Amino acid sequence: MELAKSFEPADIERRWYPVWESSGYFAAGLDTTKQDNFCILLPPPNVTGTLHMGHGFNQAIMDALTRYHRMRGANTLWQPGTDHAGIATQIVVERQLDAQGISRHDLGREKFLEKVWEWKEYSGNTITRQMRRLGTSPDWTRERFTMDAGLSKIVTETFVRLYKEGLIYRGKRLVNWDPKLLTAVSDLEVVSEEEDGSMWEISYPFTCGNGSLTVATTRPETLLGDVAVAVNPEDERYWHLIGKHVHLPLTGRSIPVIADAYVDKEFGTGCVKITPAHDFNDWQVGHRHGMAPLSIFTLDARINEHGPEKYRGMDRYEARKAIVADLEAEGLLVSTKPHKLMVPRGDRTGVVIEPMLTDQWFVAMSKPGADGTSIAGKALECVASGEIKFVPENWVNTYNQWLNNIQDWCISRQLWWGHQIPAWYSDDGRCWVAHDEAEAYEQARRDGYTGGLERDPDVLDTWYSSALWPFSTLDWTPGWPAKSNPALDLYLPSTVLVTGFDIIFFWVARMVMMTKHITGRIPFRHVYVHGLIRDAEGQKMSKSKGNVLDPIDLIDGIDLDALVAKRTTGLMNPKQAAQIEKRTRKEYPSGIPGFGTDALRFTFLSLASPGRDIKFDMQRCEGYRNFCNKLWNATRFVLMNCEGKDVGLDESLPVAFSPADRWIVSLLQRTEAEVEKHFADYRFDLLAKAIYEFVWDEYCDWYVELAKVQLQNGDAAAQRATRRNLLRVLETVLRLAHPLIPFITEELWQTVAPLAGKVSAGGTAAHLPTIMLQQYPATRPDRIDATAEAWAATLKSLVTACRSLRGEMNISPAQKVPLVGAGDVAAMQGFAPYLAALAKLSDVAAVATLPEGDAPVQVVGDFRLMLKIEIDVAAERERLGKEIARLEGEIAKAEKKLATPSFVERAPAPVVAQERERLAAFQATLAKVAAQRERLQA
RNA sequence: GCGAGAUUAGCUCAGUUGGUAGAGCGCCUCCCUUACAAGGAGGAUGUCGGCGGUUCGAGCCCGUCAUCUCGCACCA
Repeated sequence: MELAKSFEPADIERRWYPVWESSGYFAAGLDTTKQDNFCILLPPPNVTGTLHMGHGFNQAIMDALTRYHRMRGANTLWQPGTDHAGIATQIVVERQLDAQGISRHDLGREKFLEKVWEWKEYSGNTITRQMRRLGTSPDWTRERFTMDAGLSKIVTETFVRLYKEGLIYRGKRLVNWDPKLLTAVSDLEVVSEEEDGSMWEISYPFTCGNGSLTVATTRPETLLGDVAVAVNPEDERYWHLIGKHVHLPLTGRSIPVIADAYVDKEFGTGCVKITPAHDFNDWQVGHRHGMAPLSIFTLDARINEHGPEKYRGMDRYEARKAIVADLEAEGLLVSTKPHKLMVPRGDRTGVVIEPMLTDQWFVAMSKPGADGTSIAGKALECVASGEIKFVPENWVNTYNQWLNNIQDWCISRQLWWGHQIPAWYSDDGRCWVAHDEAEAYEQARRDGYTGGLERDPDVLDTWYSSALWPFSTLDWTPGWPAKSNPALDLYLPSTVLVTGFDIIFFWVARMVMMTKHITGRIPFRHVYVHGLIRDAEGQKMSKSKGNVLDPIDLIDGIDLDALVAKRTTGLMNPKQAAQIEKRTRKEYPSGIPGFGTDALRFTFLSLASPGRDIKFDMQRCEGYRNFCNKLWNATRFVLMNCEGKDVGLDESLPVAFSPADRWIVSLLQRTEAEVEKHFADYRFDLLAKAIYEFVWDEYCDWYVELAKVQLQNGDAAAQRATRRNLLRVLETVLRLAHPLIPFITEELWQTVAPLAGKVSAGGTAAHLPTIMLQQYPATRPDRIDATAEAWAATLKSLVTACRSLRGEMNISPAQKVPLVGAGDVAAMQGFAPYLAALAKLSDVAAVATLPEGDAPVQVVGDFRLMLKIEIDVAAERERLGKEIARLEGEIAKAEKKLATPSFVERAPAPVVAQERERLAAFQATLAKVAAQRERLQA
């Protein structure tokens, strides 16, 4: 088979993926006799999602790990699945309905959910389709969805269990409320950012008619819900006022002045208005003083019936304006000053979050369970004990800090899309939590209630089901471990979680808490935390910035107009389109070329240095596409020289391996060892670099060139050995690189492996041979050959020296020149043919001593090389002069070091000895170079 | 305020037991040599953020300052 002249990835990728998938190569290993089990959970992407650079990065890593361990013979499972993503998905569908002028309430819950399921079916597989383009190898037959029947059952089961244990409870609490979505959200779903606002100082007159207090606020509308004014108990200025009452402006109510240590004497006036229903701190203060909170907002953040009639129905910001105006009119507004404040917004809607007093379900995080340890405490312990290890380690701090300050987790959401809470209520407000309605009735009857039950309409936070992912996807059942299955036994805990730091709290910590509490096992052993992919300027990629790159576009390429269209459609703010278009046209004047999946994956892995965000540089991707091309063409060379020829498969024929052959094999062993270490340490950057350098800098740049000489000059045994070695090293490299660049390696391996005598023994499986299931290369220390390595090092120095001479003498690369090599004649004769070929020499004469003459000379160890060409004596003297100066510099440095008594006395002996050797070598070289210059001066 | 990370060639970044500063891209010169011009050969480029300390020796360890980034918590 003839390979194309250059690497064309598109066709290869299209061809191989379906073969792999349909042949069952991705299937989970379920051999219970094996000790070595490797499992990764795919962080389940949202069903509405499309693949972005973060996914690509994350998945390139997971796939490399999975393929590596699969090839190493471990039981391997990469567990895929998707997440229903409650809020996100509901928003998408609601927005679609919105466009048709329909609200979800028009449809009703049941019909609306039908629509969401329809949408899920339609778009749900988008991202898994795109994952296939990345060449990922999860066991698709085990794909799960968080709202599958099985997973939903586990959601209910765990909820009931935690409720019984008293670790899930319902209560009226102040929660973060999104007034647009009309649902509670968790602390993590609120992002606070500094914004410009104002600070208003307002005067509250004393009821006695004498004077007033001044309070400051950034939210004047909340004064309608004030129940007190607080001062610090140690603030002498206000001692006499504690217990007095003030008129609450605009309301006709009066409220007391109370003392509470929460108040900072130094800040503002030292007087704080207390609004327990609308501020988390004030809630605490009100609670301490036994004051009932007064809620003044409706759920959509308008003034409710507790506010004065005038303001009722006004939106919170309208009300603010009106109230400020009225205060001013009444002369109670002391001042208005610009003020920067942190504004909490919902991460999905961008709307300002309102603390709201509502009935919600919570998971008690720090309350001790039956075993005396809280859920959060267990999660801390798993990491503290070393059972779970973070890579890089410093993320432990982040994890601990969060768990140590954790609040109870509000898990109820006032949405329709999600797992409905398994709680049923009686008419009189009693509540039963059960696996199903029948069980709830049973319980209610037992408690003497005879009426009807109504199920809690709320659903669970989408992260609740995500937290169960490590065992729910493995079909855990309540009867476990008595009732089990091989996958669960083998793969809980999984080996490593690969994730970005942005979901350590959302997901990682919660998986640890829930999995440990419910199953008693940890969910995973390692957490590999990687950085975020940013654009070339280090900006976060976002639709609104118009700097988003689609991994698929880097694979397939995209023309400029299509790219512009992609970036400018569906913008939240269409005004940005022009700006984005301009920027895009400037940045990618000719669109994006397609680099292919392998190049993209190699790029991601090369950029995966620990603890760093990644500025994605497309030129880097281009460089790795070139690398793929290099590998492709090296294979082409090998095939051209081996196909149809004696490649040494017949073991009875003699083979004569050269030092060059032994050297590359030796180096291969070192590379294999390095790769193994880097996989173990999750150093994908160094791993990719090791493979890149072996393939390009050693195999291609040197070994292939040396092999050409052997194929040209060697006898039959040498040629046979060379071909065999070319093939076997290449075949090994393909396996070595396969986890990183699966497509090209599979394609090439198909042709190389049979020639290398490595076709998998037919009949072991019903399927075709595939590189995917070959054994991963393991280092063989007995093949490390120091002699061959030293030989190669000398040869390289000699070649480089000749090339330098040529370069400095401005000899055209096309021109062949004769060389005289002086030193060990036998050794030089051995090097000669290689030297001639690699340094473009017409002739290499090996002699004991250099002849006299005005020719440029290079000194390499004990060898001296002279190019026999006409030279400009002055220029050559100058060149030698520069070399002498460099050597003298090195000698001076080394001598100074060795003349320092403290160094000689206190540095370790080998270091001192090494320094002496360096000095001697420099001096020897200097002597020879200086002698050469002398000669020229004569 | 608490915490983490970053600062090395023009750009993006490696440099993990302290012992002669590296790669890719870009740049300069030459070459279409029968694997590869997506290539080959050669070349230029660094007070390793500043200052101080430990050490025979510091890009690496310690202290401090500066700048930048990101978490967490926030005062009405």
